[in-house]
Amino acid sequence: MSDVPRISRQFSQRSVMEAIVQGGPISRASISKLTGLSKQTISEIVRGLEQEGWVQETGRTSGHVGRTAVTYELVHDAAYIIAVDLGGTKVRVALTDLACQIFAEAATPTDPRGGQFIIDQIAALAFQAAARERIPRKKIRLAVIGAPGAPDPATGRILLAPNIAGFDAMNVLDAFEKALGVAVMIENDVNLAVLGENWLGQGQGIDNLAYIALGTGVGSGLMLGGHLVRGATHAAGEIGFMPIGADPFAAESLRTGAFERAVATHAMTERYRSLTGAQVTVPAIFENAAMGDKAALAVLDETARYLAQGIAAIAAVANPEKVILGGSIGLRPEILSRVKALISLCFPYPVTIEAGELGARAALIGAAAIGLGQLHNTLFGVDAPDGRISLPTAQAAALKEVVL
Amino acid sequence: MSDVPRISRQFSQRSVMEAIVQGGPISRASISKLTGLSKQTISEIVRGLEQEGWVQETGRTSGHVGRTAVTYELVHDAAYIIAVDLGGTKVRVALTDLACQIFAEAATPTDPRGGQFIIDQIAALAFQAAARERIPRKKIRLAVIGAPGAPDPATGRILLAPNIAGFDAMNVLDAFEKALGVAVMIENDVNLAVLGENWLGQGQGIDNLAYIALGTGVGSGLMLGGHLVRGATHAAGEIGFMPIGADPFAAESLRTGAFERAVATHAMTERYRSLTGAQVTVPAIFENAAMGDKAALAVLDETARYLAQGIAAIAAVANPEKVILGGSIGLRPEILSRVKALISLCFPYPVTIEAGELGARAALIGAAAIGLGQLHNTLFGVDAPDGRISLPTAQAAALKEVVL
DNA sequence: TGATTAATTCGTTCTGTAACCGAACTTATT
DNA sequence: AATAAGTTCGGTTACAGAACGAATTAATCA
Repeated sequence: MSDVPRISRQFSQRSVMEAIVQGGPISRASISKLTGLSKQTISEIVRGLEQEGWVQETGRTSGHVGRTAVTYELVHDAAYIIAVDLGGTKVRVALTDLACQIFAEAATPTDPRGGQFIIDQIAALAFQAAARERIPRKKIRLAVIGAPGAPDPATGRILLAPNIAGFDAMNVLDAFEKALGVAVMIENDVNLAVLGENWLGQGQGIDNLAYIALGTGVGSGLMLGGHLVRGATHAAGEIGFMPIGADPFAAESLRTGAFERAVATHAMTERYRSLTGAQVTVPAIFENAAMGDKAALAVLDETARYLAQGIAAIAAVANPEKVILGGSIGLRPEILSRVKALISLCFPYPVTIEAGELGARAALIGAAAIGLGQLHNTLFGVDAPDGRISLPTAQAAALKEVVL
Repeated sequence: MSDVPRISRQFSQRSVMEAIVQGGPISRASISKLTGLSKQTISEIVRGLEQEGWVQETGRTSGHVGRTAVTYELVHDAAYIIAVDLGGTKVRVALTDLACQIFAEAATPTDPRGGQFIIDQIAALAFQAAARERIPRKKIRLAVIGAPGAPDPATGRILLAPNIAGFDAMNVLDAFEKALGVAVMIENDVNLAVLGENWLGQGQGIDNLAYIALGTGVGSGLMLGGHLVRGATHAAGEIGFMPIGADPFAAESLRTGAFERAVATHAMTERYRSLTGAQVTVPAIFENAAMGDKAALAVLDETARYLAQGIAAIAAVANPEKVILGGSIGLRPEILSRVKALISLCFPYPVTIEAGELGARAALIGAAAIGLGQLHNTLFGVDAPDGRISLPTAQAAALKEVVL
């Protein structure tokens, strides 16, 4: 309400930047046509952006009638962000430049000592990567951390994250900002996965999207109407507690949710044990199933049956256009095919179900996406919390190759 | 992207209007303090608004040091909107002025012939009411229709609305616009109910809110992060199809959802019949329960048990701060108390559950809310689809009395 | 007690500036 | 000759900010 000085330029500057980011090398005349702003204004804004070092001349057009045009492009290395996917067993760290190119991805086991050790580990990884790529620290503007649990931006704590030792008691946000020396955003890892798939994966152009990560536990990230859904206490997507599959009124369901006890790793191994007496890992169950083991096949069928019900519940509540499966179990084609067949038997409206395209890196890419969006917002645009930039997909293709 | 001419004034004008709407009679100096805009600018904007007939002088301040100030107020009758709640059995029509005062509420049985007859009926009701209140047609700017089903803004059709005859085949939006002669918005009735409770009822100031309407059928409206959730095909909240309570893989569940078959009217009467052999109505079951009838009490217990599970599912997916119960069954205190007791047994995080405060009029009030927001947006502000105005609550209190 | 002065707030006028637009014009190219 | 790119110039709009007059109450003083 208060303090609204001269916002107009910010708006225009932002759309000019968006045109340049997406249009690759582009002339000022083209920007003018794209944005609807006058040529004169575009020249002014581009001059400003060039002086501040965000864009640069890259060449001239040729081969058409009329005067040649000078083309402008992003200065790719004008700023960098750190993207982190912090899991219970693995940490992934990547650096992204302004043009959405990912450098220097690194993945190592999470420091088992937890707490501050993890934070130092991540900072070390990030700075090593920066040094290797000769990226000066000053150019790193932001870090986005994906982690399990419900990060509370008010207190900087992460709630409901039993997987990571020592995080429940500390102000994780502050600790990261101190260790990294830049602004830090913390977000639930599955939420980032939806963003990642929405940007570069299965969910491109889809505004109503659900991502279900199924592995040791279950979690879901929801994008509705183009916005990430976080819920009142940032616990949206904790679908492990859906009353599906096991008795929700059993005392145990208050600790480990009914749905989680029906579909996650432990459920599958237990189910196999009760059928055969043998205690084997989940990958082994998939292997056995591939060799025709009836018990293993039954386990897959039953797991898929509950998963389909879970998807039906999500679809009934939120009506996503597509549901993307991820996580070590959710990514298996054996599960996907079964769930696809079952969903139409228990839910009347069409829901597309696909496996994630980005695999285990979905959250990391999502972190990059949200970070780039945030960076563009703070640097060039209105500081609206939900102002979305459309990141370029062209360079993104290159990115995929770089990273894989 | 294109066509962004002179948007600044719109922004300022909008916040000035917001200050006047909420601040009641207010001086230009106060508006300046509230908005942060200079006194000079406020004078200019207010002068413009006055010339266009949206605000007017109402008096002067007195009793304090310093010069007296001229106060300005909304011209209440500068514009009106029609709010309609179209149900399977009843139609409610109301007229609202710019100051959010509701006039001339009328409720009559829905024309059983369906289709165009209903539309004509609503138009007649609206125009009668306008005539009675001497409201000139020209001042009616917008109509908001709440109806069961999933209105598709692209085609103007309403899908999934079996309750209302003849609506599946026609372009309802066009028909309404023709009959009423104003712009029309169609929205799901339960979605409007959340908005209503969010504006004036149980959900005031709560950005993450779920509304469950339980009666002949079940439906849910979801507000997450301050935005209404509609889903990909505007079918979000069709929670009747959650795989809870009955076998979701039964063929019947594809027609009438498992959850609906577990909690709605028919489920309760069937349950009572299977226990006693007697076929009675739902109100009778509540009466019998009040008199100690064990079968009736068992029916209530079981219904509440399933309802609690449904709420747990919604809470697990969307994490609302509060869940509001509505509909003929959901509003009963016998159900509320049972569900409140049961929810903490099957869901680990706190969820507040309350009965709706606006009763059967929630959707109508929601229609007024969304219409007023839209009107303020188109008249005074940026035409952003999600630009929310904060409607005044002060006058709203008066409204409640007017309507009841 | 009344008159005078001080303090305070309201609202306007005037000047200045940033951010645009549009037309006219120059320059470069096919 | 036609066309497209880019600049220059003039003009408008939406603001800010300072200065100032107007209106009112509070305090002071004769």
